[in-house]
Amino acid sequence: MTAADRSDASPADGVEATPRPAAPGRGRGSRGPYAKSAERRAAIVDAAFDVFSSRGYRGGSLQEVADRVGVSQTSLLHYFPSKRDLLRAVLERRDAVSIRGDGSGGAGPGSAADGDEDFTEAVLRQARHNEAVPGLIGLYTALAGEATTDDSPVRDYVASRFDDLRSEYAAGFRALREQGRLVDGVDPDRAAAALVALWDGIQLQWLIDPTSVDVVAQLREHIDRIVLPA
Amino acid sequence: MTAADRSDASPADGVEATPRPAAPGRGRGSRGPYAKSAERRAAIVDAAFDVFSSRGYRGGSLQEVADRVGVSQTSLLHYFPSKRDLLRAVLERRDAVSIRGDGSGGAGPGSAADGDEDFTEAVLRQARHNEAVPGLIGLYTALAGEATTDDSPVRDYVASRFDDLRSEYAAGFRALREQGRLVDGVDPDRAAAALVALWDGIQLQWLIDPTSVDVVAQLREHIDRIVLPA
DNA sequence: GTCTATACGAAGATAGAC
DNA sequence: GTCTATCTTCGTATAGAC
Repeated sequence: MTAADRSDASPADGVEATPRPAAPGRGRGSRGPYAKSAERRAAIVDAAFDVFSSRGYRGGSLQEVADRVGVSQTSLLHYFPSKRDLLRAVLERRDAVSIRGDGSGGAGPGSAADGDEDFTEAVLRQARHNEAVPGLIGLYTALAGEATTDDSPVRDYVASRFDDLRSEYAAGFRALREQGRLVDGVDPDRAAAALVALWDGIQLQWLIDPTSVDVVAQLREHIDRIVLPA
Repeated sequence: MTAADRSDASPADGVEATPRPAAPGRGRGSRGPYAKSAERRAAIVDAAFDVFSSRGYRGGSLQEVADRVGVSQTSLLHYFPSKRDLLRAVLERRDAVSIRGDGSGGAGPGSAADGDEDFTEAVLRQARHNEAVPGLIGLYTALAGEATTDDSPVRDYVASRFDDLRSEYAAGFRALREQGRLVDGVDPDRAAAALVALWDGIQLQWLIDPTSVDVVAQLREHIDRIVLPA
């Protein structure tokens, strides 16, 4: 019975678990058990996001997630067979929106260069937006810290996220260089790594003590030193 | 039974567990029983440093520390009544040498400005030295990551360490400004926070993947953009 | 000072009743 | 699908013998 449940429970532990149009018995409401199941899955992922954000992956417990949702810990494991699966779902859910932030909108700075928004402005807009979602920043920061420890289950994720970010920003800087807007001697790849580093570092200080630093101002100052005005 | 399994762990890790009565007042340095106790304390702190560096504070266990020293976990608690006490000892031991690194030598960059070493060179020398002691960087990075989580026992420590670092570097930048060597428009306090952030961030990327970034080159490039040559 | 033995709790995960 | 009960492992910490 469990096996039968599993087979149709979650297609892939992806984001939307609502590929089921099926509405058993009931009419047009499409409020079947499947929809309810999807809702619960989403609620669990949301709660897990909060818990991992504030406690880290290691420090966050399934029990706390379960308590927030209002189910038992074992019920939670019915939807996500293991803690790692749950983290994966949280990460996929967030990354589906944007790489760096939760992205209030569309393209990141990398693709912005050939769009209609300035690279600098795209970065600053994202940074400004991030201040409104400290939970997300907390999640990434906590995971990054844990990733440095031996045998960390999040190491690979953090490593590839760094790769992605560096690539994205490097592309942005390269585009700027083609427009002749990159200060002489600035290497796009190194500039990208530096931007990621400064951003992470200043957000770390900000998380510890929000009054100690100004994330947006720091980023603007840094970028203004290597990017020429349009 | 489980405890018995633990006890057969080889004390091969540097320190002999053989409880021999030390010759009191004998030997080259008056090594008495007190000295032995002090030695063991030191060995424990060293082992704890390794464990916390590679596993983080939360992830590191007293058992693992005890195994490395070659004593039982309870014996370890005889020297340090709690895990926090042990961490405190590790931190004090390291901070006694230097704030940022393990300081191969004397003054940090802050006091270097009025010394005979260039601020920039002092920073780069420290960064260069840090590459040789990844454990230390790992410790600070892991603790910083944990500090962002709720109720973290290391939060206060990390917060004050950030304060200290920012103050130290701000002093260095102010001294440079008095020498007319600070680029116009650069605020010493903000520059200090940025330096700490970039440094931490780039070291984080380096810890995750040492081939991905060049810590020293990044720092040099950054500082060269805000500090004029002597 | 060092050990064995153990208390005490929390963690993730499993089995099986309903 | 959800629960209770349980397993197993691991964590810090304590008691008391030697």
